Amino acid sequence: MNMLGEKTPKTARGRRTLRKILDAAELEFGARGFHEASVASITANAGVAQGTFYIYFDSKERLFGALVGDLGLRLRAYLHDAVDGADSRIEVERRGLRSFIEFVREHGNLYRIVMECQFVDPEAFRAYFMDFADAYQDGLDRAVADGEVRPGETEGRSWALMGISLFAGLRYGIWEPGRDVAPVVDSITDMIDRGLRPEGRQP
Amino acid sequence: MNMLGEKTPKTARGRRTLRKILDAAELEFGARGFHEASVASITANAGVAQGTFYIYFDSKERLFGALVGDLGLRLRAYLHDAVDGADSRIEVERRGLRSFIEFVREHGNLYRIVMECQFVDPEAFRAYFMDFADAYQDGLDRAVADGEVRPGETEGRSWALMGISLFAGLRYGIWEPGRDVAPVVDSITDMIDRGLRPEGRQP
DNA sequence: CCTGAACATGACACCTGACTCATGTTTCAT
DNA sequence: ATGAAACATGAGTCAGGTGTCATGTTCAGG
Repeated sequence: MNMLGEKTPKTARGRRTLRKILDAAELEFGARGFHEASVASITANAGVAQGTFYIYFDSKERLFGALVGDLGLRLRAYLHDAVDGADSRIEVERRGLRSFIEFVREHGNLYRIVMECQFVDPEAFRAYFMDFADAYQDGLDRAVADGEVRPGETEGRSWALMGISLFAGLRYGIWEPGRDVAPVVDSITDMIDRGLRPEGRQP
Repeated sequence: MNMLGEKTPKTARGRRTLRKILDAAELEFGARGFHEASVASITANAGVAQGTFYIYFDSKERLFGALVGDLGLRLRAYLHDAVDGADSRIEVERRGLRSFIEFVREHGNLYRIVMECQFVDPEAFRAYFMDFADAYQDGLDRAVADGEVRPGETEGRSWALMGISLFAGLRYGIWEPGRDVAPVVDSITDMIDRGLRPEGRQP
């Protein structure tokens, strides 16, 4: 068992099989939610036998936790790319918010899986966000050091900013995926900009 | 069936029984989550027979949806009281945020039930937040009209502000309920204040 | 090529828990 | 008082699902 909660395969065949299970699980969990999804259906879609599942995971719950870890890495990579090259902190916020909504639109099932994890494997969920928040806070602290953000408590700010993205993702990514988000992103980014920028500084 | 999804009782006895079921369900769902909770356990704790449950609800899912409706009303009442008498919009935001964290600390199971509803009865969840957001936006629009908030798009702002409270509730209400939230509330409120206040206005 | 370890199979044992129903009791308007 | 509607019972039905296991097959190093 590795840190993702699955048994690490030792052969190429094993790695292929594990991947097939993870991919099928992502679809199944995303579409039907944790308790509607069944191991039988996941293995059927993956094209393997039921028993094979238990070579790689101890239980359905463990698979779910492993998926959350996997998806977390993918989301972070996506956001990292999206934000790369931004020339100011506020540009980081703007791109981060927009990209997150885009990510949710393209991968709604990943969003749902991560959120549902709160009720399936609360510890994995907590670890995921605590980790994410640390990274966020580091970024904010650096921006403070660079004089781009007004000094002050940054932990609470980080959680507030994550909450904004998460909820905007729900509203405009899941519930109204067709809507043009540019005005909303501008409006929210403007609010964040004014909320964070140093005293007496104009855009 | 009324709008809450339960059959409205026609006698005093019926109303008492329904209340007992709702109360027991709140405890059970809050403590164990939707799929760990069982109708058998809820009815046992309520002191009624299993079959009685189905006089009032079509299914376990429907009960869950009904609870969310019920709890929504209680949260709104709580926040309304907490915010009553605030003499400025920013004071409304400050008290709202602080009270929400307090509410989550005192009624963690209600918070969990509402959030889990997203995966049990998505339509009830959506209705709940769309409704809440409308009220929030009305409040913001009024503040704009009163010159307390900078004019601009208010729908996205509302969702951003709700997201902040929700996430702060998770972080400081559920995960670290012992923490003194005053500094965090001040920090976040300050950010919101600067984010919303009219051009060139000082606190 | 050979052999042990890794991987795969799928029928099935076993259990949980939602929901039903035939029967009985309470309420309350008339 | 009385009867019809409302409410209550709880043992039993049944579907659906997780996890097991005895038996095969494939892989990789020697």
